[in-house]
Amino acid sequence: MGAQLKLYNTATRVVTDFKPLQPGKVGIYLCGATVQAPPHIGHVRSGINFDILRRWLVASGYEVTFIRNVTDIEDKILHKAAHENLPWWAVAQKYERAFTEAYAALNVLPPTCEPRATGHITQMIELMQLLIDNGSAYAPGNGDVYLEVRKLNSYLTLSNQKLDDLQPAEDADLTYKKDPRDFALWKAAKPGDPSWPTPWGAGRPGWHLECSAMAHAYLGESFDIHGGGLDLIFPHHENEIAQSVSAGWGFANIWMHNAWVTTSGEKMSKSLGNSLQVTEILKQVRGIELRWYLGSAHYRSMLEFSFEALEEAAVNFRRIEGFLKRATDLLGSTPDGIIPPGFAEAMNEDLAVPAALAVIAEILRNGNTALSANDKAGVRTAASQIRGALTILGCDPFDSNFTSAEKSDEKVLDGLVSLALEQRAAARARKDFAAADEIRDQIAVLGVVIEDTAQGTRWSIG
RNA sequence: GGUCGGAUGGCCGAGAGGCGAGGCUCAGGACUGCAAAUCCUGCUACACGGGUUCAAAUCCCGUUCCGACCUCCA
Repeated sequence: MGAQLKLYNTATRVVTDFKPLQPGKVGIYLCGATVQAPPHIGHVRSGINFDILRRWLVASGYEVTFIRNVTDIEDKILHKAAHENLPWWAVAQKYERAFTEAYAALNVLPPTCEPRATGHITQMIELMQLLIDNGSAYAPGNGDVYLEVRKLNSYLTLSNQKLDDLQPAEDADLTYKKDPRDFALWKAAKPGDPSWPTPWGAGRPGWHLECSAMAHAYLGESFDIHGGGLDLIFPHHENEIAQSVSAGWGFANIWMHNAWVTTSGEKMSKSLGNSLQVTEILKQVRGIELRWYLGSAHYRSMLEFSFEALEEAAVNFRRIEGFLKRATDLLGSTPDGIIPPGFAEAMNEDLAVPAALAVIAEILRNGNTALSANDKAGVRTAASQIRGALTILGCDPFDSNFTSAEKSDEKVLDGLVSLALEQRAAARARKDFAAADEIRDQIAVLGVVIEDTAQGTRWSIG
């Protein structure tokens, strides 16, 4: 690829050259879902942003190990279980499945491994033992285990805060904690709660421990990239760093955080209701169109959601898709994907997708011009470049993830529409335009749109 | 109170000292039996007030407004 990939590192607040720890290999840990509700478009934006990063790294020749965890034990899941009158594990599984389906609908590649917190209690206990043995953590005897933040050599380096500036938690209970800011690695079991036995008593994991334990299990003591949403910087990622560094691990080299999907300028909250759930949006646009929309803003920019912008993005995407389909008709085969140089340049600049989209727009214009001129070589080049670019963005219309469902009925439909088009062609040939337009109008009512082109009449549903 | 972002044309959305990003909408034109699609042309914007500079949307100082995080969060 030639050019050097640069990435923004939250830890240093600057864009720097990406240098993998091992040549040719990249390890990524992405904080995935806490499975306590169906995914909304903000959740999947994170998945899409990091999926684009992953695809770009792979296209750039790296061997990528991509870990995205599932947090399947946590306070909210227990609350939800009580509320829905289901076992906690049924709640976790139900929403994990909802996330999996949403990711699939949006063509987010499955991770190399998708570890669950509850499957890594052993690793968590080992980590706690290590931290207690080296004096970083303490078990006050009630079943809890805490990390002692005052003993850390450095803390809050990602969020750049001072320990003394933190507002102490209102419910800080100093019965067991040495300092109100000490955070729980492990929570003692309450009656009726799920629990796992440990040397310090039965209980369940604190929020942060699982990511340190699982990142270590799959990526080792040091790895390249750790990602997640902006809101995870503090406390989640700070505490992951605290745990992992206290264990003597190097942990993540680069920290990347995606910005919000906002509504009315504000972060989407989980109390917002169902309207922005992925399944709801997918009733209005196709998965590939929603992905195009969510992926089109720079990952560090807020994306202000509106149905108008979503629709605009969908129309914009259909224009590109239309070109690829017309190009395929002309060429007689689907074009192979190649990466356009300008696109690569943009992606190497901290995944500058908007700049990359400008490159696609220019190629599209050239491609359409070539199409009008019946310039097959020009069409092939443009179509290949656009397909290559779309593949990186996860929006290749020829991707079987998007096309497989539609294939079966197509032959029958094509035959029927062709019959109507033959009638219309005959009417046009004898200059009976009233009859020809009548046919066009009638099938338009059924949702079939006709375009007369130099290569003949095309039809599409839309 | 502490920390961190943001404000760009009718709309969406990049850029981060000097060559009009791009898309959508709109207006005009080409092509077309008409339509659609496509292409061409047009629409010179950076919250406010100072400053630095030959040159500021971009850097500095101040102001206003919006938002995020401070132990539930993508």
